Amino acid sequence: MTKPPQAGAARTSGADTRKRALNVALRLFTQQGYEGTSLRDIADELGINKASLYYYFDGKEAILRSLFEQRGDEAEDLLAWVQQQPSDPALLQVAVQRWVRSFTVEKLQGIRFLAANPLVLQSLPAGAARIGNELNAVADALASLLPDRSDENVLLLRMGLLSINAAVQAAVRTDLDDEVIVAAAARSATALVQIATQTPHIREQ
Amino acid sequence: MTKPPQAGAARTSGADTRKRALNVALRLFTQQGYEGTSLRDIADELGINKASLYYYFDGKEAILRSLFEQRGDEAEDLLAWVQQQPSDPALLQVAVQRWVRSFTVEKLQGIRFLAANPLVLQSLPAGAARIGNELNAVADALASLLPDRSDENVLLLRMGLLSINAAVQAAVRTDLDDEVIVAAAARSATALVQIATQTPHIREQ
DNA sequence: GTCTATACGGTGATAGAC
DNA sequence: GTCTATCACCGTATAGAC
Repeated sequence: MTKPPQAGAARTSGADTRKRALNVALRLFTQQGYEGTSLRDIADELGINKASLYYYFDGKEAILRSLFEQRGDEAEDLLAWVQQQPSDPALLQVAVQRWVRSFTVEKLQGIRFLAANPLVLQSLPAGAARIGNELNAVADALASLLPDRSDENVLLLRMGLLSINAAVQAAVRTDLDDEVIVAAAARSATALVQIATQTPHIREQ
Repeated sequence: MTKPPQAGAARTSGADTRKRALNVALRLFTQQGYEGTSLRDIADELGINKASLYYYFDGKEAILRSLFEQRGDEAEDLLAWVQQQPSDPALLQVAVQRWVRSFTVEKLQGIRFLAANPLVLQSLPAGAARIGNELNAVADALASLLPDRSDENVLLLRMGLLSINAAVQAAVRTDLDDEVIVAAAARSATALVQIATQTPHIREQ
C-alpha cells in the first residue's frame, strides 16, 4: 500500500511482510495454539522486531481476525446454493459432498487451525468468525430435509458435514497424506448422511 | 489425609476441598481452556485464596495432571482385552462398540475437556497423558485385522474409534442430550467400521 | 519500516504470619 | 488450612528515535 512493488524483484523485505506474517502466524497458532504463541514468536521467525508487527496489525487479535478474513466464504456460498435448490432429500448427499470436497489440500490448513484452537471462535468479537454460524445455518437448512428429523439423525447429519474435521483429527500424529484424509472424509460423509436418512432407525439392544 | 473426615458431617470446608477444586478446574478448563484459566479463576469459584491452592497442588500443571490421574484406564483395559481376543475381523465392530459405549454420560466430561484443549496432550510431560498413546495402540492393533489395510481404511477405522469425539464436537453449541450424542456416536462407529472393512472400495468419480 | 526503551497488567509461584 | 504480601517473569502494547 505504501510502496508500489518493484516489478520482477524478488526482494522479500518488501510490502509482503504482512503476508508472510500471516502465514507464520497461521502455522504457529496451529502448532502451539493462539494463546501459546507470543508476538515475539512470530516476529522472531520473520526476522523482525516484536514492535514492528504493530506497523502491520493493530495487535495480536487483529492478526487473528485477518486470518479469518483471508479465507474464502465457502460456507456462505454453500448456504446460498442450498437455499436456491428444490427441496429434495437427495439434496442432502449432494450438499454434504459439495462441502467436503471443497476442501482441497491447501484448505486443510484452516481445519487444522480450528482443530488446534476450538475456543477461538467463541472468543472472537461478534461476527468476525462467521464460519461457525454459517455452517450451522447450512446444517439447519439440510436438517429440514431429513425424512425422520429425530435429534439423533440431526446430529448424524451434522457429523456428516463435519467429516473433514473428524478426519483431520483422526489423522493427527499420523503421516497420512492429505489426499487420503479428504477421501476418507468424503466416504465418511456419505455413510453418515445415509444412515441419517434411513427411516426410523432400529436401536439394537 | 491430614484430618479424619467427621462422620456424617456435611461440612463443605473439610478435606474435600481438593476434590471440589478438581471439579471446578475441569469445568473451567473445558469452558475457557487450560491457558485461558488462571489460578485465581479457580480459587475465586472455590471461595478461597489463590495461594491456598498451593496447599493442595504443587502448581497449575499439577492440577492438570491430577485431572488425568483421576480418570479411569478405559483405553488400557480395551487394549488388553483386544490383545487377548482371537484375530477375527468381526472383532472390529465389537471392539469399537465396546469403546464408544464405555462412554456413559458422566464420562463425556473428559471428551469435552479434550475437545477444548487439544494441545494439552502434547505439552504434558512424558507419559502423564497415556490416553493418546493407548488409543493409538488400540487403533494399530485393530488395523491389523482390516481385510484391506489401505491408508484410507485405516483412517476410517480411526474415525470410527473417535466417533464419540466427533459426536461431541458436532453437538457443540447445541442443546442435544448426552444420550443422543452417545447413541449417534455408536451408530456412526458402526457405519465407519463397516465401510472400512468393505473390500477394496470403489472411488466414485 | 524498523528499531530501542519502557510502561503496564496479569500470572504462576514463594515466604511467612495467623 | 487459609490468609496477606511480595516476587520475578512474560505478555501485549505504546512512544519515539532513526
